[in-house]
Amino acid sequence: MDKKQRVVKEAAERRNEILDVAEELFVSKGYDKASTNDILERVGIARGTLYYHFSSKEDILNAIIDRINSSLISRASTIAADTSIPVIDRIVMTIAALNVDTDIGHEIIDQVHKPQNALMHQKMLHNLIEGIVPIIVRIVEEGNEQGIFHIKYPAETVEMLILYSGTVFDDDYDESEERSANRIKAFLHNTELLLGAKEGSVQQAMSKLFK
Amino acid sequence: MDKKQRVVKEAAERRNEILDVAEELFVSKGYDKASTNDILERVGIARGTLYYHFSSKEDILNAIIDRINSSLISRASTIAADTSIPVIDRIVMTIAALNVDTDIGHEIIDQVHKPQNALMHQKMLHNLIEGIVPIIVRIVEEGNEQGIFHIKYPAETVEMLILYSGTVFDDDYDESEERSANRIKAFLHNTELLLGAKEGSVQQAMSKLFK
DNA sequence: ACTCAACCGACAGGTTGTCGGTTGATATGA
DNA sequence: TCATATCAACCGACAACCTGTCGGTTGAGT
Repeated sequence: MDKKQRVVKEAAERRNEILDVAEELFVSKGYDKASTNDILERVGIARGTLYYHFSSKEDILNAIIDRINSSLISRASTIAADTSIPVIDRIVMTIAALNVDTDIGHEIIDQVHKPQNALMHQKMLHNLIEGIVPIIVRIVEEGNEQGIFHIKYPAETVEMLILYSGTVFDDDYDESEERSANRIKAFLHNTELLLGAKEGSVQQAMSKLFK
Repeated sequence: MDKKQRVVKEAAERRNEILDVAEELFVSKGYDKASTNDILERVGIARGTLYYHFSSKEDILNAIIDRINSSLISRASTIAADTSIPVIDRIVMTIAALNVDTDIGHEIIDQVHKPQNALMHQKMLHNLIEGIVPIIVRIVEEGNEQGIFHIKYPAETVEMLILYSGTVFDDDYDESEERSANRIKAFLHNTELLLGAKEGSVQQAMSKLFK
């Protein structure tokens, strides 16, 4: 009765089905613990079909990451391109677009930061940084020209800020509310220092957005 | 002929033998690819023996990381405690003790930064940061009192610096000589900004040490 | 001659990736 | 309009690993 009945679909559609399920599983159980068997059972396909569409389990992981990142980056680009927004606000908004809960983003990012998902985490971060740094650098340079910022090494500094923001907001290890709030205050303060921005200017943009 | 002949050793000695071999293998092949079979063959023991001394493969990984980190941290502590060294020099030296090639350190750290070793990498970094940040913070606060630094959030800032230094010196992904040199210059410059130190003071200490 | 820490290896139950074979949607031609 | 050929998509058995368990063995010290 529960015999397999063959259902044929277009490759692109099947691929996405697989990615949807795999994403769900990788996130909830962790990349290592989620087996390819779990995936193909949930999708309702046979082993051979999975490996017809993907060459390996890691290949699936990479495809998922690409999917998430290109979505995040396109969102960020849109904001970054809107020159009607003041520079500082635009930077805050662009970065916020990466971290604040999006359609899928939030849950994933929470889970991804578990130690069990180290590989996934690292790949995402690396991949994301590569895409996002140039976008922010362009805004920062705009700020330099406007005399709002005074920054000597834009690319490296932005890299540092993004990297830190991406790693530090992993609340995988529990910490007190107070400590966490302190971290954010410190981060904003240090951002101002590094960008050579007026004291309080970043904080202001931040509180303006999340009031 | 190649029958197993039983050799009995003290537990501590066996444990270290296993850790030595496992470290070698994890580093050269990556944690995932190195199998427990590889380890026990190389050590010359049976499966049961391995699991007599360690409860799981990950348990072995954790033991290795503890071993490396406590060695690194004790080295760093020694330097940090020597108040005869000027504050800035002492900070540079302390951090250098973590990154510069040590007995084992260098090779390992090179390899650990490969994507295949994401879990190991993350565990080391996390563990290391936890140990090293308080040590450096104490020196930084000393600098604050001496009026050399002017820093508002010592703990958070040091965390940021260490985290960045630990990540940025992963030369896993290839980059030009020039880009890499630039990164270091930028890092030193930003360190001065964050610490509120006199411009050039950190660069000076750095070049004094590695001339 | 007893005890028990250290050791052994077979085994259960999992994993990923491969491969020869099958099926059905679509194109072709009579 | 109906037969048939083609090939992308699919299937599931299987090989070759993997980790962790467990009942039994051994030998060094008392």
